[in-house]
Amino acid sequence: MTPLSPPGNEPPEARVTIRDVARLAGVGIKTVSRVINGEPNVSEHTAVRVRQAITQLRWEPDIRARNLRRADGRTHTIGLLLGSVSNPFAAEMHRAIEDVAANRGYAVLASSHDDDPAREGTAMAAILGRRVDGVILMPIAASQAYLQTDIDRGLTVVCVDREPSGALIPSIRSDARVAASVATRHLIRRGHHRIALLHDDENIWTARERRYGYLDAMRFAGLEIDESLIVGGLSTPELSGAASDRLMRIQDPPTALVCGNNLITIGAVRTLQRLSLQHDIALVGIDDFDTADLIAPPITVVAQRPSQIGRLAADQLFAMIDGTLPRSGPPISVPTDLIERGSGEIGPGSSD
Amino acid sequence: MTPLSPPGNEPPEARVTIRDVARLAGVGIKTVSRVINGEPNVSEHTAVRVRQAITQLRWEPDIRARNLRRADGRTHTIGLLLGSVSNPFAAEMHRAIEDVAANRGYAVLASSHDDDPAREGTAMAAILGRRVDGVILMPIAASQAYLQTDIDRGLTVVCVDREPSGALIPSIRSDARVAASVATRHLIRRGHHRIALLHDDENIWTARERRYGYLDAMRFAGLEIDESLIVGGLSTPELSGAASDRLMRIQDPPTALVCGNNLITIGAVRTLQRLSLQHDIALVGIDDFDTADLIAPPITVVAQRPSQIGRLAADQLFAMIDGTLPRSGPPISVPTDLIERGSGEIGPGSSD
DNA sequence: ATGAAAGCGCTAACAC
DNA sequence: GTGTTAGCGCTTTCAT
Repeated sequence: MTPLSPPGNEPPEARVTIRDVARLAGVGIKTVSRVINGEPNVSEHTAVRVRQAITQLRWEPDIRARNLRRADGRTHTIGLLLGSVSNPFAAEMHRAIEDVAANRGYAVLASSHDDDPAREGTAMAAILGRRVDGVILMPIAASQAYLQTDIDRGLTVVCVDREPSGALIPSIRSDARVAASVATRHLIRRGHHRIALLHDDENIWTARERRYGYLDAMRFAGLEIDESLIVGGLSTPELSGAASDRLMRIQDPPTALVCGNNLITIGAVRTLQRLSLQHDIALVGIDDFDTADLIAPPITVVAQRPSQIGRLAADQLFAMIDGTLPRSGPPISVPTDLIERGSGEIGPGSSD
Repeated sequence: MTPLSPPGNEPPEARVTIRDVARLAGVGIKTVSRVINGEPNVSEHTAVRVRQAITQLRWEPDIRARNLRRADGRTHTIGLLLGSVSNPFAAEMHRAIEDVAANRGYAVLASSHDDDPAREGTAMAAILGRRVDGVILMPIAASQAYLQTDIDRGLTVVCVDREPSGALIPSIRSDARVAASVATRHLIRRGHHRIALLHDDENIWTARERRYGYLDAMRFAGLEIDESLIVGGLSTPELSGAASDRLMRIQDPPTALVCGNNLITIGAVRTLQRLSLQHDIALVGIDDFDTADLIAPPITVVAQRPSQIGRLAADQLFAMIDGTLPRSGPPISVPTDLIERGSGEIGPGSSD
């Protein structure tokens, strides 16, 4: 490899500590501590000298050391564990959470588990080892009981997008079952009978709920449920596209699709366009996306409110950390909104 | 507010420390330390007892305290400061960075500055106070000289997407000037003369570079440069859409658009569709997006490679932290790829 | 109004 | 092999 010490690579100067500041200002370290924490009992004269020393030495407090001894032990950092920080839905929540956190002087340790139950555990351990004051989790593991010990010891946890199980953790999410039911009913009302459901892996709470919602609507309408029209495990647009392709080639293909999330919608639309069926097969996506109105036909969706979910989750987390809200509680549902754009208003007869 | 102590809100048990483990295992604390760090000189017998005590007490090491005394002082955490964690381009980089970091046992403290120069400073202070081993920054402030002191004291910094100024910090980014030039040349080659450039705020490095690239291509082709066709400051799809609308209503409107980024492209396409001009006005976007192929007409783009940028930046950061690479160095360009999909291949005569 | 000493949970240095 | 002591940079306690 390239050797060390090119321009700008001088030996790092020793760390500046509160002790250096105290020495330069000619005071004791406790006085420095008082100044930086705004505690009383420091004469304005000494305070000024201390502040000068701080700027002169360019000293910045070490938050780790500070919290090690502090009474409340707060780290002013929260953990955030999502499916993936690059998923648009998750990223939107992330941003809302960050805004609330930043307003309170909190930083966010963000990571992804890729909907792999095992990685929820390892990623969580990495977060907890850094002693965060709270965690916002999009759960994927079959149970979150493993968190109970830490919760008993004072850890605060809130779940988002999905309900936890095995531990009394509050959650903020859409009512996924209702959302899927609304999407399905919308198609039924347009006269569709053969409606396919494309959804994600069944170990994801939302995928299970959406399946129930779909079944609710079909049963309520007295429609026959054809299990071959229900396809799960579609974790990428590619899988979703392939599944759509297969569905379109069966004996009696569906006339409408309900797509369980963003990525599934994109994969399905791509396939419909390739087969030139996009104006014949109705489609309702769950979860909105930026360009849904620009596609031909524009995509009808049941929109979720990711930033509202994120904001509420962060509010709840901090209220729990503050002790103004209990550390357990019932799930909170955030409304979803049906947005009719065209793809969901195609009738069943279009291709006949 | 709701009072405290509902179900599941028992008084937090005292923190478990290495001392509790030592006491239960009947050994000294140093022996526990040896076991958890895999150091030699511990009999297998005692090691087993210690491990039992650890699981029995559900003890987990406090990474803060650990790093406070450790020789290298590493926190095994890096900071990431982006325009916004919810921007698709940034989120993609974020994910790639997280992957590299997680592989090395590092966690990522992520935050957003919303392209506000002042917030780069405050967000950076929040990160540095938590004593990260390195920072990956998408710069927006006019100068990054403020980081020099921390760099001299051992902080490692890498910039992404944009070049820094005022400090010798390596950067990984696309060649924004070339990308814009490629986009513009592509349109010129199709016969366009009046080509508009829609871009972002000029205090963003990429926006400036893209302007240069556009001018390069126009000049090289000997085309007249009409300043009224160059619109900056378009930080949202709404602003971009409004600017596009205005451009389409001027005396001698452009026949083609170059869009400086994702959001600008979306806003412009939305306006073109509203004016029913999407098949008459050519458009090339810089930066690809998931649904670019699903829009009518499909959007031609000069695609960037955000995850490659992220991966390279993280690799570089860790090499610098390891000391195998100098802490300063020249910028690294990541290639861009022209993807012809339709919108960029429309000729200038379509609407005449 | 100020500072010395103890301690947060852990690792480093040096005993035994 | 094992334990004791000191110390990381800060806050707390308590004396002055």
